[in-house]
Amino acid sequence: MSHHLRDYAALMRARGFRVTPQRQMILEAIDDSHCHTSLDEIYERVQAKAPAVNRATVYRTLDFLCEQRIVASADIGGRKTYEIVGDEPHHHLVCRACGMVKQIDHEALHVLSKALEQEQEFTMDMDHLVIVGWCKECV
Amino acid sequence: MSHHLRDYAALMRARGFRVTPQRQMILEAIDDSHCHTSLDEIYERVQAKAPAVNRATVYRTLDFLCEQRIVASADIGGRKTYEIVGDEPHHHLVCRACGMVKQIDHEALHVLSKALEQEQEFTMDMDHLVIVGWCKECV
DNA sequence: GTAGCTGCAAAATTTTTGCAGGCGA
DNA sequence: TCGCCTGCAAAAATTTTGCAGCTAC
Repeated sequence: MSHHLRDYAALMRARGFRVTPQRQMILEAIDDSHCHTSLDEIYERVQAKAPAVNRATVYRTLDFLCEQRIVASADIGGRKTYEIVGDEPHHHLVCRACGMVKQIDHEALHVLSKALEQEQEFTMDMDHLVIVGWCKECV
Repeated sequence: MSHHLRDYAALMRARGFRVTPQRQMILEAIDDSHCHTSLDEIYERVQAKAPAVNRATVYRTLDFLCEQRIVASADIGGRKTYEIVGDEPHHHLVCRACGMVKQIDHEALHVLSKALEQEQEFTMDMDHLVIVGWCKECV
């Protein structure tokens, strides 16, 4: 288990929740897909290791992890995706044609953020903005 | 019926599709909510006028209108929403707390668009970017 | 030991589909 | 008239829930 996953286990315990094998496997499954993944992919990956794990558990665990802000969900092109919340806030570029997903750090959006703040009195979330468009291969 | 709705009727006919009362009512229902709306809201609004219209028809008609690029769908905070594609490309600010939705025109994102183009070789869609955050009332 | 968590199965909800009949062009 | 489109109902897919038993702590 990687360092930050161990940290999350400690965090859960500290908050008075249990660290079950299911929760660990689901966290690992999300972590394995280094970018982001869907409920189905998570379920399949967990199934491969532990066929007894129920789909309902995946639903409940993902809800739980989102509530705990350990995992974040976002809608990318109509599909609900999940990823582990890291230390680095970042955003996603998604190619409409090939489905490529690329992370960009939030510095790139600093100017936009400032502008919205001043012109619209709106504080944008610095996490999980999904920008849809066309990558260089698909233009 | 407003001008652009009449145009869409003509467009459908020109493309060889039929302009049925259901399609018109559904278009009107989307148009009535001047910003964007959900399938349920559309269904209810149509029901009020014509209780016989089936939910399946709403599903099929929305698919049809999206294919025809007359209507666009976007995921706003996990909810699938629909709106009529206008001449003006625009984006949405969505408040995480109160649900407020505000349109901003794409000029506001011009700088971002340029930057992504140059630094990431990525051409962002100039439509339906959803920016989640906090409005001035909810900060 | 005990309360939180899981597996299971059933229920609830959402979306899709096949088909016969209706109606727009 | 012709065949695209709709209503209906059933099926399929997705998500939620109740409950008994298990297990992390």
